[in-house]
Amino acid sequence: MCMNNNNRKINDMEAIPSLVQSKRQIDRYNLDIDAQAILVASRLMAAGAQLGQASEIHFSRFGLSTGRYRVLADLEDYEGEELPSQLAEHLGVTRATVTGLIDILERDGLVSRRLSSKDGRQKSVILTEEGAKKLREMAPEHFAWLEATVGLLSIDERSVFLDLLGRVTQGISALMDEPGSKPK
Amino acid sequence: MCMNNNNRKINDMEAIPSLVQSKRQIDRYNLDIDAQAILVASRLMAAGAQLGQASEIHFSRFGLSTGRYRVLADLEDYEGEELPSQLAEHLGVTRATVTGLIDILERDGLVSRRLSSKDGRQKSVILTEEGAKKLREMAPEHFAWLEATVGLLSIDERSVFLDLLGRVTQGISALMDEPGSKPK
DNA sequence: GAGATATAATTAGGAACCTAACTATATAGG
DNA sequence: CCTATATAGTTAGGTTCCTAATTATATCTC
Repeated sequence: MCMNNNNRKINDMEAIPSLVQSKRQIDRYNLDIDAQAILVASRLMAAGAQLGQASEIHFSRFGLSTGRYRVLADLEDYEGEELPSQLAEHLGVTRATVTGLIDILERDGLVSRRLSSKDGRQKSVILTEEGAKKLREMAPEHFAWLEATVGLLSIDERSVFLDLLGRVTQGISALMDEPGSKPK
Repeated sequence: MCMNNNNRKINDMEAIPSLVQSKRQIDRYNLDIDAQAILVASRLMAAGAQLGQASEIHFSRFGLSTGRYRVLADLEDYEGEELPSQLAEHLGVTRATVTGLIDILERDGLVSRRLSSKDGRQKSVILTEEGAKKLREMAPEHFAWLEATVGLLSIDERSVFLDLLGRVTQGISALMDEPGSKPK
């Protein structure tokens, strides 16, 4: 009756690109391109987007976002204190983004900011006791969830996947450095 | 000298989560979780985000975004005419998002909207000649780019990767349906 | 030591996608 | 027929992350 129209579910079928589709696209323009390569790249993008969305939903159950959780976890990994610029580097986001993440975490009492005594430009970000408690509380459920995402893969398969994934990542990095960049 | 501070590059090293880091996190809470599973999941998320960003940069060279390109490509796959709701389903995004994508594509003359004669609620989206031309023009470079993202993998490895990726996707889908949902 | 340059964090504004609410049309039941 | 409900598309507003400009401090060079 109520229909509870969860748009996400409806898509799951059609949203996955097929090999036929990739082939058709390539054939249309007579390109010398491996259709399977296109398919793999397309599927990886779809998987990445899917996992990203799933992750946001997962963390929202704890009142966090993916980014804000990663800030807390990274702080925990560095004895509860880091500079915003270090966080930006560890998380792979810009400093501007870190500022925003910390604004909310500070508002919620999970971290605090402190001026550096050494360098007047710096401000330390500190994991509060409440922040540490949040991490403790969510750890079992969070890690179980993370493990479950790759739960359909055997141990050996995970190693293989990790290796292949690493090389794809490397390929993308190489692609981003060289080709489209303006020489300036 | 000039330093050309491209933030993206700096991160590439540190942003990748390591096995040690995953292990430390799990050990801290004495959880019975496979550290490698955590690592694989983390890396997949990082790779997905990276590819997503790379994709936006790639398409911006043609004056498009990833989403808007996908609209054009999907239209081409369906004889140049679709309903917004079909596009939403094929692309795996909401109808609201499709409305926004089409607004811009229409403004740029790459698609047009037409009222349906059958159903007064529907509006067809139509690929214009200019839209088709855009696709033709960017095809060689675009598909070469897409192929290059998986260029470091052999043909056989691509098959394996596709299989493993499929099972991860499946795992995530299952995870999103059942566990955190409120019974309502 | 004073001016040019580099760096740390922030602010302002933009892009992509989301959910929820709204408008208009269609369809089903009494 | 005519009210109740479902559906198509849109609008309004929120989230996440980005780039570019701003402010404040540090460092290098002459």
